[in-house]
Amino acid sequence: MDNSHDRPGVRDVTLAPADERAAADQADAFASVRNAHESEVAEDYVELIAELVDSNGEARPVDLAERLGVKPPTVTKNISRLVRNGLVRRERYRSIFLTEKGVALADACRRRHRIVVATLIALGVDSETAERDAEGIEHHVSDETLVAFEQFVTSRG
Amino acid sequence: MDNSHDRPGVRDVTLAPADERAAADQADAFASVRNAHESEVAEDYVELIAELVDSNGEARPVDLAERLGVKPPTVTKNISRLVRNGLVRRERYRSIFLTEKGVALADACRRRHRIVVATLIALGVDSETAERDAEGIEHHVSDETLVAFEQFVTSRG
DNA sequence: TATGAAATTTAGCCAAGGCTAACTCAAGGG
DNA sequence: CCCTTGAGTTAGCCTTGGCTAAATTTCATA
Repeated sequence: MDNSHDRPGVRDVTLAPADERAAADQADAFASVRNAHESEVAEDYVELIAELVDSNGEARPVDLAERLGVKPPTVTKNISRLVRNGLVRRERYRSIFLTEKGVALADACRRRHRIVVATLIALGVDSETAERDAEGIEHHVSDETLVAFEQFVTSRG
Repeated sequence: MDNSHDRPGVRDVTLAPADERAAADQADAFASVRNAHESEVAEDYVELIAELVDSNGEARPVDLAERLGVKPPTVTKNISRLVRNGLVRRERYRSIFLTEKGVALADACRRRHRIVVATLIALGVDSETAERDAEGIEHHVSDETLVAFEQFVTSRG
């Protein structure tokens, strides 16, 4: 009954160079995704801070927390990293503002966000779903893909 | 010189219900992304195990590690979680196989992956970039968006 | 102006998912 | 038949990004 020790499958598959290349490419792709994930939080925060400054004149941790769906201490902790990375300026117990570098990143993110949303809508996705999915998708859209999206949405005015 | 205690911006912004709703929706969207991230690893592993079983007859941790671009101990640790979640079957020091549930998830993932790649290509992205970006995008494509993608790629022969 | 409520931060916890070093096991060759 | 070698695992560490509870600070207002 117990044949679990018969090791099935082929062990002598000597991978051809082509397959090794493919494996390496795939590994790179996965590594990129993991890397992208590390900057996702930074992008989300910076994008949101820019929005809040535009609409409220300032970005308070409590508002960031509400918009992001996390608790204030989480915001404090993550903002500290943004400060370390030179994206954000802060004084204790005061609001948060973007540095020049932060503004540049926010602008790029918001542009990319708009293009992704527009593309999804152009493909027939309803705007609510488009907004929702874009939040996750945008961080994984390369520059090349963004160009393709942009051409697609503009070329059908 | 030190005017840092002047708190700039408007504090009396009483959020209208509409804005509160928008904030809650945005918080939900971010929460979804965080949630999606938790299942990304599971999806990547299951998808890859299915591929390896198809092509090699078995999925060895060392091959998974190579394809994923991580070290073998990482694979062991993550596979343990998949076992806990009933997606994978394993015996110590032997290859890894999918459970029925794992096969179902792998099939859904591979289908979604194909559709995302096809959509990107249809939008003018070169196939290499499409493959790369899809690896990150696929986890954030909702069912509604997937339907839209599918119609788009089929409706243009 | 004193005080209480709300905002912010600190401290300390947890799980996920990476890593290296070191150990265990399986299988083939001498 | 042992023993080397490579596959797999264990142990232990790190960072990220969540959380709660408990300070601390600010600000409005009584």
